[in-house]
Amino acid sequence: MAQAAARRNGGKQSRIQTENRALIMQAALDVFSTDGYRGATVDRIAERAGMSKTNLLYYYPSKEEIYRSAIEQTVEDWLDPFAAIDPDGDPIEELRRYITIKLEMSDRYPEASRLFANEIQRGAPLVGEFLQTRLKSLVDEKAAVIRSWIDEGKLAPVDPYHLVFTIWATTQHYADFEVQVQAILGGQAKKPGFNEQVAHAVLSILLNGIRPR
Amino acid sequence: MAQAAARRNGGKQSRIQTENRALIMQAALDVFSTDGYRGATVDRIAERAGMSKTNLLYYYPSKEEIYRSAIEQTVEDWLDPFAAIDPDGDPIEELRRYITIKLEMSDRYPEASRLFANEIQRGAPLVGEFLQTRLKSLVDEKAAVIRSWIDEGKLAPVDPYHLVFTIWATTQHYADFEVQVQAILGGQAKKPGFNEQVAHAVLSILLNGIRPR
DNA sequence: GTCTATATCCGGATAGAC
DNA sequence: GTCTATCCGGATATAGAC
Repeated sequence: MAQAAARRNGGKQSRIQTENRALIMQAALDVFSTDGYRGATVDRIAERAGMSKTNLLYYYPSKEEIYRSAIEQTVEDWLDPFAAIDPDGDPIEELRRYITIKLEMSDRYPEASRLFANEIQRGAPLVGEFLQTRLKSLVDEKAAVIRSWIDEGKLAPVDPYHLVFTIWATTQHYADFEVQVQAILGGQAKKPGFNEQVAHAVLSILLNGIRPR
Repeated sequence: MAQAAARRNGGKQSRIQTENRALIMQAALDVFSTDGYRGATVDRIAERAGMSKTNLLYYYPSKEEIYRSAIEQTVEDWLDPFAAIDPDGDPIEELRRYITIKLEMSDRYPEASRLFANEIQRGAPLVGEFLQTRLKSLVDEKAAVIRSWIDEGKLAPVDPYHLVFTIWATTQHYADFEVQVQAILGGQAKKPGFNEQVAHAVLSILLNGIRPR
C-alpha cells in the first residue's frame, strides 16, 4: 500500500506518487471545470491524466475526494492576493495590483476559475460554509479598509462590497466566458499583447470609476 | 398523439399541453442551471415539473431537446435589450438603461443567466455557432456605435468591446454568483431595496469609469 | 503500482396497457 | 395523456491477479 508506505517514511510520497497526483489534479481541473461535478466521470479524468480508472482510484478513494482536493487548492490560491491588499498602501495602486494579479490568474488558470464558478452556481455544496465564514470575514475586513480610504478622500464614494464584486466579476469573466470572448474578438484574443490590452481596458474603466473627482 | 392533434388544429396546443410545456421549461431551467447538461437528469426535471419521467418524454422527445429549447429561449431574451441600444440616444443614458435592464433580468431570471453561463463554460457546444455569427455581428455593430460616441467626445476613450464585456460580467455576476453574494452580504441581500442598491453601486462605478473627464 | 474482471446502480429512452 | 414495466448503456467502486 502506497499510503502505508508514505506513512512509514514520514508522510513523504514517492516521486511517482507525487507526479501522478499532480497529473490527476490537472486532469480533474480540466474535466470538472467543463462538465461540472455531476457531469464529470472518473473515466474521463483518468484518460486525461493518462492512466487507467482503477489506477486513479488507487490514488484518490473516490470521485468526491478528487473534487474536494481540487476545489480546496483553488480556494486557497484565490484568497492569497485578496488578503494581500495593503491598508497602508496607495489605494489606487493597491487595487491596480490586485486587479492585475486576478487577470493574470484568469489567463493562466482558467480551469480553476471555471471550477470555482461551477461550484458556486451549483449552490456551493462544498464551499458554502467557507464562503460564510473565512471569505465573509476577509471581505468584511477589506471592505472596512476601502471605506476608510473613501473617508480619507482617496477614493470616490462607492459601496466597498459592490466594488469587490465588480472586480471579481470583470476579472473572472475572461476565464469563465473565454469561449464567448474568443468568438467575438476572433483571432486577436490569441495574439501576444492581448492580456495587456485586457488589463489596460479593465483598469481604465474600473479605476476611473472609483478615482476621486 | 398530441403533436398530430396540434397539427390538425393549426399548430395550436391544448390548454393542458401549453401548461405542461411551461412547467417543464421552468423545471428544466432550474435543474440544468444548477447541475449542468450532463449532470442534470430527466427524472429530476420531471419531479420538479410535477410529472412522471415518461410523461415528460411525451412532450419532449429527449433530454437534449429540452435543453435546446431552454437555451434558445434564453438566448433570444438576452439579445433584445442589447439590440435596443439606440445610436441616436444619449450615450450615458443608453448604457444606464441597458445596465439597469440586465440587472433586473439577473434578479428575475437568475436560472436563465446560470444556464447560459454553464453552456459557455462547457465550451458552448450548442450556442458556439450563434456566438460566432449573430452575437458577433451584433456586438460589432454596437461597438461601432460606442466608438462613434467616443469620437464625438461623449464617452471616455475605452475599448468598446471590453466595455461590453465589463457590463456583461458585472450584471450577470449577481445571478451567477448569487450564493456567494448572499454569503458575504448576509440578510441584506434579501431585503427590499437591495436591487436599487446594487444598481446604484454598479452604475456609479461603470458610468463614472466611462464618463468623459 | 497497475491491470482485468465484475458487482452494482443509475439514467435515458421505448413498449404497451389504460 | 398518463402510467407500469423494461431494455440497455454507462458510471462508481471493488476484488484479486500480476
